[in-house]
Amino acid sequence: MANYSKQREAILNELQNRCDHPTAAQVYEGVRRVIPNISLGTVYRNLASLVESGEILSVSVGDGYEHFDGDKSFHLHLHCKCCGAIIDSRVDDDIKSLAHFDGFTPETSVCVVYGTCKNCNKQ
Amino acid sequence: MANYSKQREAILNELQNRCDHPTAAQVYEGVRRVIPNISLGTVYRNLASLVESGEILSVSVGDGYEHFDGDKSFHLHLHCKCCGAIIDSRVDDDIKSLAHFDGFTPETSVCVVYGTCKNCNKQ
DNA sequence: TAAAAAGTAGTAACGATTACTACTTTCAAG
DNA sequence: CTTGAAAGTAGTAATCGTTACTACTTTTTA
Repeated sequence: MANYSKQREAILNELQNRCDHPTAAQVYEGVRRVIPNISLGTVYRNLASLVESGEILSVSVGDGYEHFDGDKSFHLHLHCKCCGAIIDSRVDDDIKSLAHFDGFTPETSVCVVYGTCKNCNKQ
Repeated sequence: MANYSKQREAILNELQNRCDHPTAAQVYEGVRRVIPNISLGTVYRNLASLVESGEILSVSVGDGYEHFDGDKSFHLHLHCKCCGAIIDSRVDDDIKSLAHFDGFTPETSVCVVYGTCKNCNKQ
């Protein structure tokens, strides 16, 4: 099986067993409890590879860190400008009204859809 | 008037007069045609301040750069994994079907709503 | 008009991420 | 089982977008 290593397995496992949105450094800390001498570079490389293969998602909220999400289902991320929390929110129909979920007060929102554009699809 | 400077004015103007999603370096290049000796640090500082005050939006697509958007209305950003383009798309009702806009093939999507969470609202 | 407050230019420093190298693990064929 | 090429890793050095800092200039207030 291509891409296999116990490090990659542990990284994917770590990400799927937690329901927050850790940074690479936080994934590193978590995986170190299973593989104490794992390298931070290995974590970065495998996270990028897992994003590339679509097994996990990367989330940027503009706090200077890349965050990672093991939950690939479509949902919003409510980002608190005050404490920096990233809160999951399900989407049913009206995206804007649902952003009020659980006392959250929305101010602005940015939605990014990843895929391939018209021109690139032609090639 | 607090926060005023001709540099800040020119940066906001540059961002509102273009309909793409430039990085700080690209804004810097554009503003340099008006204020040739403006400093890159000034561009970064004012962009951060304009985001803070809600006059512009920052957009992260995970390409290693922060992008900025003068259009604050709610819309999607279609990010092509192939050429890196960031394409605007209006939202009418069903967010997922609209992502197919103009030949774009969606794969994954991340939506970030910026605001204040329940706990922070109490304080 | 004068002094405090706020902003800037230019440059140095920071730090999250990436690249690199010698070494180890995986895996398919004999 | 070997075995050897392909792929992955640990550890460290380097990269580069962004931020911090300092002396100077502009703006604002009295």
